[in-house]
Amino acid sequence: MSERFHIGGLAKRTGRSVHTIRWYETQGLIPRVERDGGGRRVYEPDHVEHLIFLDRMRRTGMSVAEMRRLTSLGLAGWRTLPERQALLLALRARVEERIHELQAARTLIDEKVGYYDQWARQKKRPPPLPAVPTAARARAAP
Amino acid sequence: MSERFHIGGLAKRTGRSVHTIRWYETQGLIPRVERDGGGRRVYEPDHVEHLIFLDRMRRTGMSVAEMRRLTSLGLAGWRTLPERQALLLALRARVEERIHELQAARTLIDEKVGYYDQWARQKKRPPPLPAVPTAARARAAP
DNA sequence: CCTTGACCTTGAGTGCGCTCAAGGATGTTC
DNA sequence: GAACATCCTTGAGCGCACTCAAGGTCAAGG
Repeated sequence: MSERFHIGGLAKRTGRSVHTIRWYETQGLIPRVERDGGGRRVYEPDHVEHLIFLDRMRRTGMSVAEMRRLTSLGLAGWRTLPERQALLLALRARVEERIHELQAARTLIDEKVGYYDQWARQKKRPPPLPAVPTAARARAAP
Repeated sequence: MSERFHIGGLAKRTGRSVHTIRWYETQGLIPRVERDGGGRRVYEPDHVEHLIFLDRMRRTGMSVAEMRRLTSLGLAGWRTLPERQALLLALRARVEERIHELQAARTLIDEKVGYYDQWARQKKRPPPLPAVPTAARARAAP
């Protein structure tokens, strides 16, 4: 059970389109793709892992350029482990920041919805909200 | 102190470029922009509020189309308050989902970094990580 | 006056990440 | 042996959200 498959199989296994997979390859995001007798691309389970991982990173804010870097570092073996870690940790910092930003936005949305509630009940526009969410103000000037 | 200003002033106050502000206007994101004798746009503090709010929503995943909808609903008065709330609550749900996704990604990054650590210490590649972060697996199959 | 700087309009260009079209080859199934 | 799915390459096109270039108008300061 060597478990090798063509591009359609990879597409099915990873949820990406065959177009996207070929495009990823031109972008240097998929290493070591072999061909069969007829010139078709042949993949194995490692490729599935790699693509799923890249996809999760991409949806998390990693650019194609960074995915390319990560992929090529992967090809270069264990000596590049520190750089791969650094790349991931930089992404982690961005993720952390983004989570905070989204949490602040959620607070702002809640305040705006509450403001609209008040407006609807009073049938008159209440005094404007401050532009910055309550929590941020509390943190900034306690 | 009527506090009115031209487009440069609005740009300074909101951190957007004058290009972007004019483009936003063509997209229907800035209502009721008056002109002075010379044809210049004249803004007031309400516009600053509006733009800052839109900007926070945009960075949170709201599209230009949704911002346009919100803006035009705002022009139509209190009768549209329920629809404005619905729009914001839909965005809130997306934000919530995105936060969870980012938190899962953070876990995955941590696992990958830990995996690289192990690899570096052993100088030999450990058995592969599962593609799904630990926390998600724990939730899915307890 | 005349220069300087902020403003105007129209329309084109950019960067990212795909997505698809055209035209053709291969391989499996009946 | 013919139909059909799947694959191939090259190159163009798209959607989003800007961003800028060209060529001008207008108003305040020196």
